[in-house]
Amino acid sequence: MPELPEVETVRRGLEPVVAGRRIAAAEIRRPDLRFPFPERFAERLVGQRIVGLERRAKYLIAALSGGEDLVMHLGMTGRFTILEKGRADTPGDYANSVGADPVHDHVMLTLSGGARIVYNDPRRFGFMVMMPHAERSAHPLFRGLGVEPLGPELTADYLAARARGKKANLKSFLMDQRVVAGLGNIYVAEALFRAGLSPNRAARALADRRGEATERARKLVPAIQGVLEQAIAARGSTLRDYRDASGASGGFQNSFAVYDRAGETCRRAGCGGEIRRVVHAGRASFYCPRCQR
DNA sequence: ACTGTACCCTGTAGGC
DNA sequence: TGCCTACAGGGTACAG
Repeated sequence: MPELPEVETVRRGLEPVVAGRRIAAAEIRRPDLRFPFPERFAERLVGQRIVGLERRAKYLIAALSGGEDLVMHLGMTGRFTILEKGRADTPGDYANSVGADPVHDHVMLTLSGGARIVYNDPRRFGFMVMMPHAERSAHPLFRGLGVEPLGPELTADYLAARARGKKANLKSFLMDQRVVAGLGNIYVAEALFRAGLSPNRAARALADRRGEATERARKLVPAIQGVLEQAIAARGSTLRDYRDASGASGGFQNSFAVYDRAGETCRRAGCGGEIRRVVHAGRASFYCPRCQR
C-alpha cells in the first residue's frame, strides 16, 4: 500500500499526537506480523517517551527516550489510526466502537494524555523492530538503502553511476530500494511517464559510455521529485486500503497518468495512445507506448 | 553479479 | 448465490 508519499503523510499525521508523549500502555495482540515482534516488546515500550517521529525510505522511526528506535514498516496494508482521548478510553470501549477490527488490530499504544494509536494490518506484511539509535545506520534494514529521492543526493550523476552497464529495465532499477529508497509500483510508473521513458528500457540508458549522465537521467530526477512532491501534497494515493492517521483517503489517485489505467487513453493532449500493462519482476507496470520510449 | 520466480498473508473483484 | 482464480501501494529467499 504505502510508498513514500503515503508513509510521509502518516508520519505528519502521527507526529503531533505522539511527539513528547510517554507510552503509558502497550497491547500486543498477536506474536508476530511479518516477523515476530521484539522480545518483551510491550515491556520495553511502556514508560518510554517518544522523542520524535522520522521517516527514512518507507520506514517510520520513533526515537524513544531510552536510546532505542522503534522502526515500523507498513507493508502492503498496514495502517495507523489515532483515537483521540474520549473516543475510546479503554480497550473495552474501543472493541465496541465503530471501526474496531479485532481480527486485524494488532498493536494498540496508549499515550500519556489519553490518545491511543492502533496499528491494523490485514495481510501482515508490515513489521516492527527495535534497535539502538546509534546502530540504526549499520543495521541490515538500513545499511544498503539508497538515497532519499527528495534529498540532495538524488542527482542525474548518481543515477548514471548506479545504472552504468545495467541491462535490467528501468522499472526494476527504480523499484530497487538500494538505488532510490521509497519509490514503489505507483510512483515508478508515474515518474517514468513524466520523464518520457519506457519502463522496458535498459537502465544503462541513464549513462553514456563514459559513465556520464544522459539527458534521460537528467529528466528522470525532476520527474521523480515532482511526482512525489505532488503526491505528498495530495496526501498520498488510495487504491483500496490506504488511509492516513486520521482515517482519510489520499487524493493523488485522481491524478494518475498511467497507473492502473490499462486500456484507457493517454491523458497527454493530442497523444491518443492507449495505456499498456506489462509485467516486470512479477509486478504490473503501466505506460504509454507513444509518450514513453 | 545479475535476473526471474515463488512466497509470505488476507481480502476483494470478476468470470462462470 | 457460490466457487475459483487472479491480483493487490512490499520485500526477501532462492534457483538458474
